[in-house]
Amino acid sequence: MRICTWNINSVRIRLDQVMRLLSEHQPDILCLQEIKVANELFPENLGEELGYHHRLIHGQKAYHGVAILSRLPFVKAEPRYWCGKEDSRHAWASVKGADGKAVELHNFYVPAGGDVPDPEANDKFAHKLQFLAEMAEWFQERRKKSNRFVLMGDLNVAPFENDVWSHKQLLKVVSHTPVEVEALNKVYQSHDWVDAVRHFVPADEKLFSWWSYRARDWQESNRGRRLDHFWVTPALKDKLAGVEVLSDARSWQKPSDHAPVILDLDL
DNA sequence: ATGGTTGAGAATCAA
Repeated sequence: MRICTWNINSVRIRLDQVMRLLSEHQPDILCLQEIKVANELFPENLGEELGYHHRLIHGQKAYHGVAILSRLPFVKAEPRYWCGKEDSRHAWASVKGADGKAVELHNFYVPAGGDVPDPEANDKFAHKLQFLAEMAEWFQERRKKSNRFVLMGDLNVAPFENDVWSHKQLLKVVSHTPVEVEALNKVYQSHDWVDAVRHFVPADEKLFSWWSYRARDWQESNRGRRLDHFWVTPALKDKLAGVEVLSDARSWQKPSDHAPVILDLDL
């Protein structure tokens, strides 16, 4: 089973990129974040001719929005809201593996959190911390239902030193502050998650999935961060078959600022 | 410390 997560930063202006990704990499399931479109305006036939007949669109006008496109039928699928807001930041679907057992795929777009890393001074940062706290709580309950989960998406936190271009220079920059990393760790502990990407890429190796639009040359400056993640529950750990950050996509025409990430499972 | 760019959708807001 091949799964891909990608913060597309508007699906409508990047239809070609989505098609290119689907045809070149053939994921069974594509989870998108920041589609920035209301459900009724989501491109109707996106991926249909390539076999992606199953979809869950959880859109929103102008902001946020997540979607799941799949070649595999859904056993169940559900959009969810968090923190009492009507932000579309989470959708999940379960699909059957080759072993006939279901896997629950959770697609998240965690709030970015604004510029000031202080929940007292910045409501967006407070919301981010609350969102992560709710995620941890929710998965504590959810784990009672199944032990085969994949959690993926733009979690907007780069937890490890080598998940950012400069640990020292980013300690006070939203996405890499200790308080966010701590909040993310609480989620990580909520279902004994395994970081599927770091399972394959050693902790001392720098790895990024996002590069700002503001650099003159993103590759040359390479001031990236690893904001996009794949986690799996322990029952899937021995099914992990490989990961890849498709950083080439950051150089495509009119790129998203995030690269797609691919996970292969022996399922 | 600052400014740099992109997208939605119509003036900013968010990232």
